[in-house]
Amino acid sequence: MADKPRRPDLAAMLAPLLRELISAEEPVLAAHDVSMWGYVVLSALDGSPIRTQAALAAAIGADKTRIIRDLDELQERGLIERMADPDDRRARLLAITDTGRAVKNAVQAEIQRGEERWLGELNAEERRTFLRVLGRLASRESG
Amino acid sequence: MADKPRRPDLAAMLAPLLRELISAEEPVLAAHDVSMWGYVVLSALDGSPIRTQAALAAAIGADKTRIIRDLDELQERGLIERMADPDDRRARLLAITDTGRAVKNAVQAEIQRGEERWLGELNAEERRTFLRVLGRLASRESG
DNA sequence: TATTGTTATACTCTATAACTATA
DNA sequence: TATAGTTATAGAGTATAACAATA
Repeated sequence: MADKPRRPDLAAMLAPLLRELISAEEPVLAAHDVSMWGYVVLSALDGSPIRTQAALAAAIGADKTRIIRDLDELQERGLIERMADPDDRRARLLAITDTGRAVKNAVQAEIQRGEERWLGELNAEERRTFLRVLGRLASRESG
Repeated sequence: MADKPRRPDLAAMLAPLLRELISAEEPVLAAHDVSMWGYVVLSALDGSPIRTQAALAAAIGADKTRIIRDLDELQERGLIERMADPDDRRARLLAITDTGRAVKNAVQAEIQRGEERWLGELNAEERRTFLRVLGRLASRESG
């Protein structure tokens, strides 16, 4: 039977786009001396504090062992707080500081300004729909 | 000044989505015994043959050294042809075979069926706009 | 015995450098 | 001398296993 013309796979379109977006972010992150994971951590904590490092790691899709260095660094620079939970001294209560929030906001503003290179090509309706759909797909439960 | 509510960064939304899409692809690729890069190569060659391995690597955003194993394997299994260019015996003319195209189409059909887990949540207008915009952003020149 | 955080180790993936054969 | 393809090596990023402290 004849082949129907097919669209490219989602992953095949997303992968190069994500690569470019990350390349565009790197100089911004470097200028603020924040690592990619560090920025992800700050963004995750910006919403609300998180009770354990394991929970934070799960929330951002990282291994709990690989964010430790980033947490150390963020803490040393005063961008996050890592307090021992008095109720369970194994756990570390994680929270962003005012300084951390300021850095995160500055980085985010610059990144989103850079993203206009892409979003600027869309008309208002495309932009609205694309961002809404993307937000929904990204926050989808992975069951 | 007060902070305006900001949307998440594009990369922050795309990264977890892409991770999930890739996880969903892996069992399909494994079932057909094709590697991720192997599938990308087959897809790239499906449109038209490519004259050199370096050009193929550039087209799919890979390093020319890291696709060699995949090309070896694809060739051994008869999914691609790698003919020496008679005009320049350094170059290898790369083309997909009928078998290769059949494998690629089977994999792609399964993958796209799986993607309905995501796209199925969209209404017709959202789906149309999202795919159109994504296609445009993904194929954008990276200047 | 299970869990939190941590460190040390191994593994995978990718990029770099060096080589050959052609041009 | 430059380029296509290849191989070998080194590096980055990540996951796995083992450990100390606490529950």
